[in-house]
Amino acid sequence: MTPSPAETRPPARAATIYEVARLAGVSHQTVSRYMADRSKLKASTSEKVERAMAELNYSPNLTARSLRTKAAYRLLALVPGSSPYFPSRMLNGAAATARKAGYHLDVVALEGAGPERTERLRRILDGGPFAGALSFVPISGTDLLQAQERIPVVVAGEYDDKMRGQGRISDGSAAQAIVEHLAGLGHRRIAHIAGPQEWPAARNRLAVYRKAVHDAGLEDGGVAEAEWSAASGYAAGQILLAKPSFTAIFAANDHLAIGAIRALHDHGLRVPADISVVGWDDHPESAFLVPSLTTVHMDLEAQGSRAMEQLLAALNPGRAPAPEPGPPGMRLVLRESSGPAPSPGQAD
Amino acid sequence: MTPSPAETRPPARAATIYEVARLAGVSHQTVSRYMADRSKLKASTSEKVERAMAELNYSPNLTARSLRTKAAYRLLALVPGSSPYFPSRMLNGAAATARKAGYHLDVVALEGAGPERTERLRRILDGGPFAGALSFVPISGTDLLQAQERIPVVVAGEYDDKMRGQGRISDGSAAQAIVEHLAGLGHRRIAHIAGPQEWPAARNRLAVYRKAVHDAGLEDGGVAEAEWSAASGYAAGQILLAKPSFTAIFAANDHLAIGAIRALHDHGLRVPADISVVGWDDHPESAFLVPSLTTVHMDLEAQGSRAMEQLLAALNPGRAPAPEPGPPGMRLVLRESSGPAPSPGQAD
DNA sequence: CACAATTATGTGATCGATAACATCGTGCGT
DNA sequence: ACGCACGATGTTATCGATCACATAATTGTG
Repeated sequence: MTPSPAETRPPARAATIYEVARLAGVSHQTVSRYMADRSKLKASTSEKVERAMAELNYSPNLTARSLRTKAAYRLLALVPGSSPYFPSRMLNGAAATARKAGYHLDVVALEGAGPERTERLRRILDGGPFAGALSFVPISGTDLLQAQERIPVVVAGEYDDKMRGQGRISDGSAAQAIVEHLAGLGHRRIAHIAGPQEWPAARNRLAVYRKAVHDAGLEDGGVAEAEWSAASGYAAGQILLAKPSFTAIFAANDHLAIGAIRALHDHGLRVPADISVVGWDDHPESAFLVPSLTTVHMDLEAQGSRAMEQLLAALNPGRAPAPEPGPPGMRLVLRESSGPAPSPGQAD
Repeated sequence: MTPSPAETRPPARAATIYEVARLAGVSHQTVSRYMADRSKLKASTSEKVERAMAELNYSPNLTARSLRTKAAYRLLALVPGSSPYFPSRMLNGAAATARKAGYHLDVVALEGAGPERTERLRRILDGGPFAGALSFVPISGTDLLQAQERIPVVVAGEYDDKMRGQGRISDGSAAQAIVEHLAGLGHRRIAHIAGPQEWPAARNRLAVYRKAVHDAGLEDGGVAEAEWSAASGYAAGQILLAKPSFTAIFAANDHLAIGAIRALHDHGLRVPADISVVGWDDHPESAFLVPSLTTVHMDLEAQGSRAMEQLLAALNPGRAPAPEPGPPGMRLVLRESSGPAPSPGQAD
C-alpha cells in the first residue's frame, strides 16, 4: 500500500457566521439562535438563514464554539496500542451511542508502560478538549486519578469497589456456562488459559471459572496465565501439557484457543476427541477453523454501547442510563472443538 | 465488560496563560513567547515562566490556539467501520509519525455506503478542524473531491494516475513471489480468492497475480471475488470447488485463506497434500493454525508510517518525505499450508 | 556622550461562536 | 388611549492564545 500523492489544491476557506448573517440580512446572533433552536425564530427569518447557510455550505467552527461555551464536543476512546487488532464492532457501538448524544468519538491508542505510559496519557489529554474518556485498556490507579482531575474517565470492564448486588456480572457468567457445558460432557478436569490479570475481563473469567469448578465439585485442571495472543496461548498450552491431567481447556479468548489447539496438535492430541477446547469472543473466523471453535459470542456493539452509556451517565449525573438492551449479549456457541470427555482408557 | 461508574469528581479548571503570566510576573505575551521559542527570552525571565507553568500544571488550550492561528493540530485517520478488526499496528505507525511532526492523530470509522457514507464523511469533517486526513478505506471520487475542498486527503494504497515508473508497486510484488513459489512447487493451476475490488490492495494483488500467472506460462486456475472475511472466503472456496481444476489457492488475505481451508476440509481435501493455500497479512495467529499458514508478512507499522509521510508531504509541499525505511517491508513466509503439487493421479 | 540599532517585553486587537444585555414591535388588559 | 409583557431581533462582551503594534532597556558605534 503506497499512498497516492494528494491533490494539493488549497482547501476553500470556511464561511463564518458573519458571512451567513450578512447574506441572510440578519444579525450573527440570529444565525446562532437558528442553530441553537430554530423554533425561536419567525418562519420567514428561519428560511432566510437556512438558505444562506446552504448557499455558503456553512458548518459551525466547533473549536470556536467549544472555546466560548467551555463545553467539549469530543469524547476520547483509548484502545490498546500493543495488540495487533482491536474489535471494531465494540468501537462502532460506542461511537454510535456517542454520536446519538451529540459527541464525536476520537479513538487513540494508549501504549507504553510505567512513566512513559503516564506521559503518553498526559499528551493525549493535552490534545483535547475532551468531554470525557472511555478506556478499553487498563489504567493504573495513579494515571486514572490524574486523568480524572481533568475529565471524567470510565474504564470499561472495571467493577465498582463494592462488588455487591451487581446482578450484572455479565462478563463472568459465561465462564460458568462453559464449565457446566464441559462437565455435562463428562469432563472432570478443565484447564484454564487465563488472560493477563491486569485486564478485568481476564480476572473475571478466571474468578468465575474457579467458582464454577468448585461448585460443580470438579477437580483442579490447572491454570496458566498468558498474554492475549495465539503465541502466548501456544506457550501456555505447552505449560499445561507438561502435566496433562485435563480433558478440556477453557481459553480466555479465541486467539488463546487457537494457540492451545496448535499445542495439542503438536503433541499428537486430537480436538475434541482427546481434549476439548473452548474460546471466548467468537471472532468471525472462529466458525471456520478446523475444528470450528466452541466459544462465547459477545454482542460487541452492545458492549461498546453500554460502556459509552456509562460514560454519558458520568458526564450528566441527571441523565438516566439507556435501558439495558435485553439479554446480557453473551451466549455459548457450540461447535466442533468441544465434545464428550474421552473415556479413561483413551486419555492415556 | 460492564464499565464502572466513574468517580464523578468535577475536573479541576485548567489554568490560563493569564494566570501563568501573573504568577511569573510577566505579560501573557511573554508566556506565549516562551512556548513559541524560549531562546528569545532572557534566561531569568524564561526560568520564572517555566516555574509558574510547572506550579500551575499549565498546558495550552489548543482550541484557542487553533482558532487564532487558523492552523489545525489534529490529523484524521479514517478506518473501515465494517471490518471486524481495527488495524492497530498500521495506525500505530501512522500515529507515531504524526506525533513526531507535532500532530495528534484522531481515528474515526467511516461506515455506510452511498449518500449515507457521504453524509457520514461530512459530519466527521465537521468535527474538525483537521489539518489533513489519511484514509485507510476506499473513498469514492465525488466524496474525495468534496473532502479535498476542505482539507488535504491521502487515500492509502491508491496509485497516482500515471501508474508508471513506480518502482515501488510494493503492494503487488509479493503476489508474484507467491505465484513463483507455487509454480516452483509444481503447481500449474493456481486459483485466486480476490478481495473486494473497490479496495486498491485487492485490485493490485489480483492484477499482479494475473500478470505473474501469464508470465510463468501457467494455466487459468480461476478467480472468485469475496469480502474480507473467513465466511466470504469459505463461500468463494465453494464456488472455486465447483470446478476443481486447481492445485493451489492464493487468497487475498489470511481470513479468506482460513475460510478456503475450511471449504477444502469440508470437501475432504487435505492442505497442503491435495491443495496448497497461501494467504496475505501474516496475522499473528496464522503461524499457529493447523496447518500453519503460508502468507505474506507486511510490516504494518512501516506501512502506516509511510502513508502518514505522504500526507505530511501533501501538507507541506516543501517538506522532503522521510527516506524510505529500507526493504519493502513484505516477505513471503513459508509455512505448512503450501507444499508440492500433488501428482496428477492424486489430484483426482 | 549621544544617537541608532537591536533585544526584550508589554498593550491591545483578533480569531468565530455564544453569553449577556439592550431594543423594538405587537398584542392584550385596564 | 396607555402601559405592560412577551416575542423577536440586534449590539456588545467574552472565551484563551497568538498576531500586530508599541514601548522600554540594552548594546554598539562614531
